[in-house]
Amino acid sequence: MDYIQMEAYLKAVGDHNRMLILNYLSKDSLCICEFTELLDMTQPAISQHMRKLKQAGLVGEEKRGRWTIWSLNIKHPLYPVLIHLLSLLPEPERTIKDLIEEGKKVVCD
Amino acid sequence: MDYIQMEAYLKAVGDHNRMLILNYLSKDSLCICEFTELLDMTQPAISQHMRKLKQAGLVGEEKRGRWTIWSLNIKHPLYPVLIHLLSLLPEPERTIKDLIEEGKKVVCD
DNA sequence: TGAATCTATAAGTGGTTGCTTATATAATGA
DNA sequence: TCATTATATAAGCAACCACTTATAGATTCA
Repeated sequence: MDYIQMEAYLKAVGDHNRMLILNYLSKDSLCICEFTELLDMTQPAISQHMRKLKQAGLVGEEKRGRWTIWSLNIKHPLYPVLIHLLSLLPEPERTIKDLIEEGKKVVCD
Repeated sequence: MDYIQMEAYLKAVGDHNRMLILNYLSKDSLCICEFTELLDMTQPAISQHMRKLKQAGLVGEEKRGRWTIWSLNIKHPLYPVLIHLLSLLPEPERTIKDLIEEGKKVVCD
């Protein structure tokens, strides 16, 4: 890994909203519409964050019906570092559990 | 550590020139004029990078005569993470050893 | 088929970043 | 004292960033 690649990685992780997204993804795979419920952000903003995370190889996507399910790339060479960094951060206010209790968790197929 | 603090940290580290600086500092404390020899960068650019690293708590300074000696803050909570990240990066082309051999290493007092 | 839903992308915008040149401050030493 | 050296800071600038609104593409289902 060279300096430019490391820079790209750290810039992808180094945004508080993307860290929140990664924190959620470390617990479950999620689609954009679920993030709109979790993250007080517009749908395009979330899509753009996902694109940036994907370009850095941190996440992957899988089309499932009309949803795009996003998940952490556990094969990324810095995946262990990411998990460690996320472990230092507090739990997000709004949890995936909240989502389930409100019946807003997407169940595709 | 909250999300904003982590973001500030990752933004401070997430620049290829600052990573180079940190890599050098992980081996030795250095002053600005030594970095101008090591880093194909102007003196103000280096000073500005040091300021940014200092604001994030990654480095500390010590005045010694007309020099300001900069060193890694080994007490930073993410110091072990930093060392690990740096260990993944290649050796800089120009080494501190080169500096010594060229008689450009500063010896203050 | 056509409305509703989910997502991606485009264009525009204000703020930030990393650099430059110019200059100020401070310490050293002839 | 005065030139030299080391450093910090200021102002200016092009590039980039994270967001917004608007819109288009794709899928589902009545």
